[in-house]
Amino acid sequence: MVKLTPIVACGNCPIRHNAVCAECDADELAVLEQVKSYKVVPAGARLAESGETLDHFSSIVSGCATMSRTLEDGRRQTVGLLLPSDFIGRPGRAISPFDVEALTEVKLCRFERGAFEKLVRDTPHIATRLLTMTLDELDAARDWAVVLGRMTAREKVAAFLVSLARRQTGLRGTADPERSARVHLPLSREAMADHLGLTIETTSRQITALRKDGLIEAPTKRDILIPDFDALALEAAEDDDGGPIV
Amino acid sequence: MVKLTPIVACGNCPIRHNAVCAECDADELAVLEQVKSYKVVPAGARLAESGETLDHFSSIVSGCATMSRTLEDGRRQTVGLLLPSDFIGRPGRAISPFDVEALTEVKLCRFERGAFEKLVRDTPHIATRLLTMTLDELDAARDWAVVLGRMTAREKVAAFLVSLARRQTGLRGTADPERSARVHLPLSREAMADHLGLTIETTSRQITALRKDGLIEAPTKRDILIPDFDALALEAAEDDDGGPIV
DNA sequence: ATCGCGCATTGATCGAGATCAACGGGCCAT
DNA sequence: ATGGCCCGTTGATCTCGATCAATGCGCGAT
Repeated sequence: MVKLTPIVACGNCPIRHNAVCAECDADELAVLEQVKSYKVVPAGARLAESGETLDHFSSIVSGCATMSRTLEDGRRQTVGLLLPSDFIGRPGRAISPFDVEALTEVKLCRFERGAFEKLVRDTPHIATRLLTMTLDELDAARDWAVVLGRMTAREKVAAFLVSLARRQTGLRGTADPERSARVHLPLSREAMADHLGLTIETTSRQITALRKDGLIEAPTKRDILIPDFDALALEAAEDDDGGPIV
Repeated sequence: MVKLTPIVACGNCPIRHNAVCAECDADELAVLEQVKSYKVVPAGARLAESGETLDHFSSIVSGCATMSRTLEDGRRQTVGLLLPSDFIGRPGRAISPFDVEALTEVKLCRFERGAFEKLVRDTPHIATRLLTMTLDELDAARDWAVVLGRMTAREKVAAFLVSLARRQTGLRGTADPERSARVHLPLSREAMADHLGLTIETTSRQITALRKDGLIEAPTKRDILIPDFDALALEAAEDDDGGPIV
């Protein structure tokens, strides 16, 4: 089931400067190269299951995955959208508290559990980078709590599109002169709804409403055009200009 | 305004084994003791303001505070409840993304920003402890996202009481033979509502409902008795037994 | 004692989003 | 081509929690 994938040199890796290895120097990368392995998983595959042991840590090299929890009665909430350079797994704990599943085909750069924990201990540049990334994710999770707890359906959808646009394009608020953006949705309507704490129907209706109001265009169901980024951000009840400082 | 407080030796500190200093040895504590200072702030005080610079990091020694964001139109969402041993501030960033305010009188053990960042760099035991704590908070934030996004008002209130009981008593699921618990609420109904993504009225009604159903007793508005802990946990739509693995 | 104030509770009504249901279009298999 | 299936959209109705409003109650100030 594991696709054969040539090992890419860390120096040529697309996530070299954003992943957990971002702060490593040449010597440290050499060590990583000895222990890393690649794995490609198809869309829909389960990368981790809540309550099950995770024997590898991974960075997402390409593709998109979600981290979610499903309650016994079927209600599901996505707690994180994983994009390239995001890290899967928690040093110090073997059991995943969430389900992780691939939305698209995902390429992973993996490290065996024990080996990576040793790396964290011995390589300050990895430990500090991991701390920074974890702090960023914590801020993002808290920002999202505001969306889940206090925003209307329309604001939730707008906030999601804005945050996805920022992550995909690196667009950072008012600094950018080009105020339009194109977003590709790697999620189905159902996955969006699970992330937003809404139903599929409400999500769909809000997309339609934003489209009718001219705030977005939808050339394809999976592609969104944002003609005026600031206007959409305003719709997402953003207090400050420029969004989260991540 | 700063109350005069005698410096307690780290060895006698009530949060010695849970705070950011938990993994430090005697030598490291000696360094901490040279740079730490205490501050006591009254209930209602603002410890940090969203967008403002934080010049100190702090551990909460006693008391209770909230971390929250308020939208322009007044909607507020609490993103974290801070109890003794919790850490305030983020190494590597001066500006607080959230408001932090004291719910009760709070005693803080503080470190000047630059000094602490140097400590994190030079003291592996602090860096690793900080990473562990941040990972724990991240898990907790994600667990809370499930509550905010998918739970009913009744489940939200039950989940909150259960999680507060766990944090206050160290009660850990089925392992404990004593299945009843007493919780003191350091929050007003308004603060609870802001944490749960509800209104004051709905929060109050759900407490009344749980009381009428015999799941809780309320000797005082600020004290909750849980006669059967498991029964309340069940009400909180807990899938597994024992709650979050934190 | 009495007033006033802040907090909590309770009641009545409203509305945003969930639920139930029908339909349409793209895509694959035959 | 045709049928079946998955996904998304749209419509009709219901319901849970928000909103509007009144009352209760503990407590400190005078």
